Amino acid sequence: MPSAAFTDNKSAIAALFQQALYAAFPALRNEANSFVIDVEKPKNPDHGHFAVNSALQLAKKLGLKPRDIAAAIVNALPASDLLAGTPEIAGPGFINIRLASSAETRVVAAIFSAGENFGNSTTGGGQKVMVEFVSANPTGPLHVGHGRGAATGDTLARLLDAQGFNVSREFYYNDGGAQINNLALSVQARLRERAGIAAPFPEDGYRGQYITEIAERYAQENGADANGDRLEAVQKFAVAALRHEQDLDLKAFDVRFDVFFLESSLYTDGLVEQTVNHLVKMGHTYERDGALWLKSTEYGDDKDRVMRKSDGTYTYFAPDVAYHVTKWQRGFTRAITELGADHHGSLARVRAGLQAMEMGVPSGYPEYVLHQMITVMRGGEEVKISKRAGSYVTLRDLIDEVGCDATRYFFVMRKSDSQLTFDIDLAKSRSEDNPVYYVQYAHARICSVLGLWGGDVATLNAADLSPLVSKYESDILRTLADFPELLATAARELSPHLVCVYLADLAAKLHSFYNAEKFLVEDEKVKLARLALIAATRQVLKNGLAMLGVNAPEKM
RNA sequence: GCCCUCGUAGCUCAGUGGAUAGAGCAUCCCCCUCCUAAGGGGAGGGUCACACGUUCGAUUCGUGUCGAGGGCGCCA
Repeated sequence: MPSAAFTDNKSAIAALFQQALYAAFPALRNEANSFVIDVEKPKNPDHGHFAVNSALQLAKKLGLKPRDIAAAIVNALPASDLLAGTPEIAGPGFINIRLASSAETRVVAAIFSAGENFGNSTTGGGQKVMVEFVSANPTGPLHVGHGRGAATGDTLARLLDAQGFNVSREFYYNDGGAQINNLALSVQARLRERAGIAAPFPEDGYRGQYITEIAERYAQENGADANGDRLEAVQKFAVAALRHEQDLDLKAFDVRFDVFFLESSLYTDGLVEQTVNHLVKMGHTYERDGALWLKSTEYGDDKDRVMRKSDGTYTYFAPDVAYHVTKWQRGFTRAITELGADHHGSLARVRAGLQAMEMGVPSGYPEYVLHQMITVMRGGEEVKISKRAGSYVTLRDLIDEVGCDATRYFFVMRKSDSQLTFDIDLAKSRSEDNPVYYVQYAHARICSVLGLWGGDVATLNAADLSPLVSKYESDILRTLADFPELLATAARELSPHLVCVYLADLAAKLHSFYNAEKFLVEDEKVKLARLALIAATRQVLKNGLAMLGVNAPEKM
């Protein structure tokens, strides 16, 4: 449900000024000269709720001084109950606009009526969009990089969903190829070791403890093949075991998927072959040195790519393209891929491959969000290994040690393109230093105050809000009013970290308010207005945390 | 070599075609007769890597240079 009731303040102001502009400068009415007023929100609160900089932009066109233009616009302004006083002309020619109290407090009523839907919109119009993320190979437990991908992708999906898109979450398994073979050989080697048969461990084998655990279970459940001679069966068992383990990790991280897509199905369904044949038919391939190449340079790739090696097997490129063809054919007119920065090269290739298919896929398909590497720190030192996985830190390690909420928040709070330092000590600390506790604490603190008051929160909906006039109250009102736009921006720019930035800001404003003045004043009218304000704030904190998949605790 | 990302306070990082570039940490000073001090207020700290362009206006956009990280080879 859209919460249009107060976001209209901005467009109403824009309409008002547009009208004034035309009245002051009728020449701008005709189309060749048309000029659209842009209303912006100044970052400095002293500059009012909104600002219009059109006078600066029009100075050259009109051949007048910016301040004179601004004055003419302000003079032509129709009367409106949205405004508190006459807008002020400032600096080189900005027009600073202050909202009337009644306009400013409308957001509270909007929050009460929309509740958990406050901030949502319908701009997506039900368009189908797929968010593909995690897509870890079933060769080991999920590591911290997958965790960052999981948190980022899941938050993106929640954001898009809240904007009215029809979102599907998908996990793509590379369940074939050399690495899976490698996995099977690694388990087999442990089985033989266990049976006392001398055999060298594969050169590039997986050495984590989990391989030994899988071998142990395989031996117990398949007594007849305790030596692991049936490699195919070993492989199937190992992949199933690891997929199961990854599922449990994702569950513990509160991340769910709608579809798990197996790479192997692309082969069994003949889609890899069909895709390659289609590219051959379209004339975008050639044979050289016994291999089949795609002329991907024709589509912006920096070199041509091999699709089928000289030994007749396909490179990963071919199924990757085939997979994305299915995304398009399944009706996903938007597709977003969340992946580690170390895989970004494959995206350019896939895009080129899709273009070569000539099936009407837009050139920017799929969109993507990259995440950079993570450094895990504990006690001032980098943590590099875990017991189970051997060479890397697992997602499970973090969830077990610092909890799901802190892990999710930390993974999303930085721009995903930035390298992230995950400080375990900080994530565990219960102090203002810890951003996730800071925000959750703000929520709990409101619950505590409302509990102390003891009244029915729903009745606050009817409170008279006119006493909300202090700087602190005004700061909070404005921030609350920004929430829908914040969500829209985060979704549009695929930037989940903006949600964290926003929540930290809102929490800080709330704490300032509490500490600046005696909060529970004697005056009943003021008290009720303030309680209504913090109840609304609580709802927004809760809605924001929900986007991150983080709990909003009532007590801490 | 080619491609991608990044370069903002001592540190970790936000942010923006506009007015005095922000937050937290760290340093220093201060604040509990309302709720959770798990908090708040204040001080200091900046050539927004550098140069040139576009613009009324550039930290933001473009080009180049320098620096950091990553990717790319019939690898997966």
